[in-house]
Amino acid sequence: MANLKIPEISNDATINVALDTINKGKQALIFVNSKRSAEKTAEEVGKKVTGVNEAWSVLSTKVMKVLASPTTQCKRLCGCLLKGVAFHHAGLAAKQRELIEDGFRDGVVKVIASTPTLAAGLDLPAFRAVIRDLKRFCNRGMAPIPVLEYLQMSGRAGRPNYDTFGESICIAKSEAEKEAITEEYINGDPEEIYSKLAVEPVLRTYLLSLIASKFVRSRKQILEFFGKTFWAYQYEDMGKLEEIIERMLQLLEEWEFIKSSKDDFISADNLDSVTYRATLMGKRVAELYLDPYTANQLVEGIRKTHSIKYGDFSFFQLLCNTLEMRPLLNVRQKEYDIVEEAIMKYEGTLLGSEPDYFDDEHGDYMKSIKTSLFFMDWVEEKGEDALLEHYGIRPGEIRYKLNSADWLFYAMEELTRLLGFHDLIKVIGRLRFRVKHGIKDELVSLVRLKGIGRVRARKLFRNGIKDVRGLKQIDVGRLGVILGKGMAEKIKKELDQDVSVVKKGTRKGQTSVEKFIK
DNA sequence: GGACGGTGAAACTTCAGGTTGCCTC
DNA sequence: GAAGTTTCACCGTCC
Repeated sequence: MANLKIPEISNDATINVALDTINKGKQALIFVNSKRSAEKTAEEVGKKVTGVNEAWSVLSTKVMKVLASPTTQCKRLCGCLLKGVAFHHAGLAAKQRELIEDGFRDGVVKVIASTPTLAAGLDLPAFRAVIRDLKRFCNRGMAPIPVLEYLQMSGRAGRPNYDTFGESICIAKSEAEKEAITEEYINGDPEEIYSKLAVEPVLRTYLLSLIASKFVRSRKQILEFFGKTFWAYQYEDMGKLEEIIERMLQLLEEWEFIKSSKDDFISADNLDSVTYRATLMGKRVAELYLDPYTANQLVEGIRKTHSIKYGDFSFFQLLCNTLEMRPLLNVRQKEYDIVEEAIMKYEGTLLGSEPDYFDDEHGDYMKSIKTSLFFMDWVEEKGEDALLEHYGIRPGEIRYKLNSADWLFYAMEELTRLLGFHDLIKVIGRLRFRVKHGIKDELVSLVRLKGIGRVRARKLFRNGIKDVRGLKQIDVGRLGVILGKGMAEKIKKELDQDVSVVKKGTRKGQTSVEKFIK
């Protein structure tokens, strides 16, 4: 531990350290525990930075152009960048994150205030790593972060090629806190690493894939296999472990993902020789890397379509009920009415569970409804700025949600196929396509064409061109007025050729899609 | 005297991260 | 549990 003399420019120690680093001509990473704090801290540091720099405004302009219509978050970030400061968290669009990281590596960005996004994985060293928060919110209030995580963050200090040393600084508010931090973190031992198999979703996914790949067949082999894992080594109690595996096997069988030979003539004392094999459905679930629990929820939802009147919302709510879609969007106090209203509106049309008001799960249910409403607005072509405003969901988070939804929709399509619900495959496929592109149903046929995304499709639609036939009928000159000459010619050529074309890229910043036109 | 703006205390709200599949609608 | 935001009461100033 070193004694640092930091000039007290403001009454906030974190900001003082950041400013001191800039004045030394060096760079700092500041780690905080929430997105909001990251944004606020970056803004506060920026306010105290004097002077201008051409490179700062160039980067700021670049960042502003990433999204088609900049959100309030973009504007805030760009304001910070004009002072050579940035914030960084999972809510940023991927391209913006990349620009900031590159800007930091190039030395343009002097200070980044970040959530733990920057702590792991990314090689982004700084002269100083300032760890402001050593506590983070969890279900039971604020909890100290693991020592391992502290080490990750402080490990960012010191750039091998530029500095001979680095400084990792924790911020304490009192002498007592300073002592506690020293003991817990600076001199503390990192936690033991625990096997991920101990988590049930991982265990059941793994168990099914072992059976599906025929790596293990009998109960005995299964137990032997798990007996040799790191999980068993840590758990020590093999009896308890067997119990857990047995319960999992029962569930997998109940969900019809595996079939056992128990029905054949096997005596109770010879239970170990019971063999298991995956059903066709089980095999596909394993191939999809889907948690069997989720797969079963999807299967039940798909079956339910036979007995209820369903709509787009029903499918979104089914997805939002899965573990994969978590964390769901939080329902704020002022949003209770809106969510309750939606519950009333869609009552009886849902494919996922509909718990009672007094049920423990009602809170999660409300969240699933809010998240489904977000998806509804997305396919109603609401912009990212509007979504941030209405749902508090940032562009980066939208991407993760869409990515998960796309994957789950794909899984749902596959399960629907296996269940033989042929009419439903098209319905799900079409909705999946709309989610990918963020478009209303009416734009689907236009967006299938190469070079036409949601913006151009909407332009065409407004001009009365609603499908491929409309595009074929319109002359190239008029089409040029709407889309530009070059684009019009390209589209006309494409339509005449009537060949398979591969298209990549969708709604700005989205994952790539491929389409086939016949 | 009323409109307006600034200030600070109290009340209220919200809280990190990011892989998996595949070629079709 | 605590940071950050919003709300509201209070006060001073100006017209």
